[in-house]
Amino acid sequence: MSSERRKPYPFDTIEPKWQAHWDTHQTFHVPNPGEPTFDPTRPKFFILDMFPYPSGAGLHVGHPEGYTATDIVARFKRQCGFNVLHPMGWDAFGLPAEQYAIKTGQHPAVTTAANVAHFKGQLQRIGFAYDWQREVNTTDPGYFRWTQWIFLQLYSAWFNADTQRAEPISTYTGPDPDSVRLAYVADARVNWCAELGTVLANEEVIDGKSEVGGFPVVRRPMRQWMLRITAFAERLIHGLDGLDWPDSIKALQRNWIGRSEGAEVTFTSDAGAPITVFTTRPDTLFGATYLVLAPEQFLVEKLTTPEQADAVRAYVEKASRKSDLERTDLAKDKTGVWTGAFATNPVNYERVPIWIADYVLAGYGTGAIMAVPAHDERDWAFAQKFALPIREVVSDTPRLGLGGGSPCSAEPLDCFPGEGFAINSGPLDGLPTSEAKAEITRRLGAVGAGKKCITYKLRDWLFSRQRYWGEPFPVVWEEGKHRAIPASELPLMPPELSDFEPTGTGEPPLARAVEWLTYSPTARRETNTMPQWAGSCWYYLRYCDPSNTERFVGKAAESYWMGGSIEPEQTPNRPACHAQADVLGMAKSSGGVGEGEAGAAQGNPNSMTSSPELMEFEAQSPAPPTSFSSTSAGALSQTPSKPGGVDLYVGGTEHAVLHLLYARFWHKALYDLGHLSTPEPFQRLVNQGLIMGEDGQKMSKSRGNVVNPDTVIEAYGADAFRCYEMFMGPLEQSKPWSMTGVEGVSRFLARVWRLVMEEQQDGSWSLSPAIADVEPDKALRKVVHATIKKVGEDIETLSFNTAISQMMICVNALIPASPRPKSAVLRLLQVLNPFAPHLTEELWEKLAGVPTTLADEPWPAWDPVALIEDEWELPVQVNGKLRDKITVSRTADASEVEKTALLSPKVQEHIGGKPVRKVIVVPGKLVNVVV
RNA sequence: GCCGGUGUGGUGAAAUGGCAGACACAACGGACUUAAAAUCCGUUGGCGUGAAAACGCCGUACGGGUUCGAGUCCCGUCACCGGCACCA
Repeated sequence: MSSERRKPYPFDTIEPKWQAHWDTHQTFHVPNPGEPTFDPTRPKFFILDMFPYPSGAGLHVGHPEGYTATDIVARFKRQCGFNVLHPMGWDAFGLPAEQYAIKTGQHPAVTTAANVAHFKGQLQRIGFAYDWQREVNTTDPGYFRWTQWIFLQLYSAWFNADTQRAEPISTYTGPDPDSVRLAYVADARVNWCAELGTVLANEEVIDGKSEVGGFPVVRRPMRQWMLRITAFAERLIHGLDGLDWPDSIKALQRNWIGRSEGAEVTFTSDAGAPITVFTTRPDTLFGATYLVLAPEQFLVEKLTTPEQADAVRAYVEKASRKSDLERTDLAKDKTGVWTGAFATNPVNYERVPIWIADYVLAGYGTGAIMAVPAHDERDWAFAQKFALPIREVVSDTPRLGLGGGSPCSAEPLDCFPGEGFAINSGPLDGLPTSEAKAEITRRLGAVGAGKKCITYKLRDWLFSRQRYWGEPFPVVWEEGKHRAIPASELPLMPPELSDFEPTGTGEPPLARAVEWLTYSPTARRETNTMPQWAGSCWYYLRYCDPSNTERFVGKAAESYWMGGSIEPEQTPNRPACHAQADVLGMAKSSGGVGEGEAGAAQGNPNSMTSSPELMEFEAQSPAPPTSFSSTSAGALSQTPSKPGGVDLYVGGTEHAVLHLLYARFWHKALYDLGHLSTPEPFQRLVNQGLIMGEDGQKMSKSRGNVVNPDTVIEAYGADAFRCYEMFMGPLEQSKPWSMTGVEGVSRFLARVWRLVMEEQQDGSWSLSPAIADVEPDKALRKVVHATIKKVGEDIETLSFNTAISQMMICVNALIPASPRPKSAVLRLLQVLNPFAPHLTEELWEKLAGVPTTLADEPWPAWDPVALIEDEWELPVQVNGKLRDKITVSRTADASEVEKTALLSPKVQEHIGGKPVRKVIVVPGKLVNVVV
């Protein structure tokens, strides 16, 4: 007995046939401006997928969900007359290939090539309309040559705080260019993962473990390459406003960047050293009863008194041994130690003790805080534990006349972190919190003891990895100084190695390649490699011009595919208070990588301040364009008519603060340096939801609930696979897989097939005799045109599930028709084509009898007249409850409709003789009688 | 704790403030068949009345509100999912 299912229609022969056809005819190739077949009259549409990492496991059903959605849009837009750029490529540097290489000794390039071939085969089986001539691979020297080139752009640029723009390093007039480069070397307490043998970016560490593999991550001081993403913090937040992205992703990015407004306040220690703290509540300054420094804060050693030195040293030592996990997770119990020192509050000249505690983070703000236990939960807990004084300075109700600055003797019973009115605060008394903040900041400014300040949680991007399978840095070291190699030497190939294993010491494996290492008798190559994100930071640009050997992307190609109508990026033009420092303010110029020890923190990391006037201006409104370059009326409008960038980008949420933030950063830097025409890369972003296993659990090998697209395609065909992925539910929602659901969609496609084809005795198929060249009747015509309308609208809004529902309705209406009007069936095939391209091409060929490619046919128009009914069936409510339905002429006016409704016996029954107070008639919708 | 999202039949879901449950899945009944598969037709939110046609009541997490009318808008509560979390 054969276990093979009978195929509901011969998808197994027609799918390869049409895939070969599209390939031979290069149906989905789109030429660039300047090429002979380029049609400049068509508008462009750039539709992008997040390109996959070609793992050995192959595609899972989650990948093609987004890919199918974009494929439908791409095919649709093409049929609507757009030049559609819809490419695919491979994000192929990365750990798994390298770990596999370590296990097997096989070179990562070999396994990567095999995996790419496997992935590509799987994608092609699904029938995606990619322009394969534009395929990119991040490990291709012709590609990573330009990744290295972009690194050199960042290396050779700095961020000018006055212009708020990246500029060539040549415009920098300060003493030490190495201290301001966008790519710089710093000693920092970095995330070191021993298991992976490499350091990781903050974004790659989750709950103290590596995102990849879940291995423990510890802080360790190392000398590393950093990218100065913090310089762009303000613009990265500001730029989100104009983007058509899900609010959740915008919120995630805003949250990650973590902008907060407050003030810097400078206390003076008894020894004379100024101690600057950052606070978001300067209005509580009168309630500051002690200061706290982070254990790593640079002033700790200087401030500590000899009597307390042992205790402080022990505490700092202990804190440094704690992992991040221990410092945060177990941290509800506060610890700390007194330095023995005091500082003076600049507003009331009160002497307050200076403490050290690891609840204060060295990397944020100034690494020092003023503690206001009455109004901060953490300070409250610390003060309780160490019996420090607590003074109430904010009340939830105005208590005027209590003031005078005299400290309240009774300690409050509770911590009140909310806003209210200042009390016990001298000149601030009675002011609401927001006004008190402004007033105290103004007063501090006047005496030079403080100023308004903005800080960010975002840290600079740790950009080097101690791995083999990544882009080598185009940098050499000579006499302890780094310098770029000339762009003409790119691509810089990685050395051939037989041992890819991490050294375990933090020294990268590239250091084993002695010959490669030697650049000149006196210069050695940088041995770190770039992180996997490097290649994906700009791949969308390379798609525009993938084989260009002169430039990372040609100017004409870039401005066509990425261009909009160009407007200056609207960012507040305001200077930073002081130059951004690296993670711990320790970025000193070069030394050998890996040789350095963590120096003492200096300066004031991640802290930017602007003058009060500019801040007020910014708070009111975004800066208007400084000049109008255009004479058109559009220049008066604040929003660009066409923002440009990628028109639609679909992918998962997992890259919210990784790829999507990194790519925006590179894009802005390249934009500033004049290489790009738009300030933002991705105009519209959509996240597809997760596909769960049939058991409703997340798909995973260990649960055994993983669905492989190949087996689905084997049994039901690619078209059924595509349609099911879209029919499951809204694109953005998580939803469980269901094999019976696939079967249902497969039945639908088989019905479409049998609309046109009839099975013979011998099992072969021939054109159904029911098909005839007749006009559809009014009802059928209405369904067909409603379907054309709805499917087109639904594709625009990515509501693919309801588009398919509508086509099912259409098919259900066509099935019983005899004869079946050919024109109606052809329209159906056209609208179904983006969803089920193989089936519809085949039937189109059979039915049209001419050798055309359906994918090339224009999208059909719908006729509004066909949708108009002569009569309407209207529901009639009495007091909002449905009681009857009446049929009225489309042309009947409201009073006629009302009269008809009131004539209904059922309606009369429910009115029950009561006087009718009001009748609401919504034309074409309903009637509501109010009694 | 903070931010974002979600809550509708047995299941996936649909519904510009206007007939809740379209379209499917599953289930049940029927036709075709020697039989099965496939296909086609029908029933299917809950409770109640009725032989039946039909009719009534309830129903979109829960409690309020706005409205002629609320799944949809507003206020509050609960549950679940995702992110951040000693960020001063």
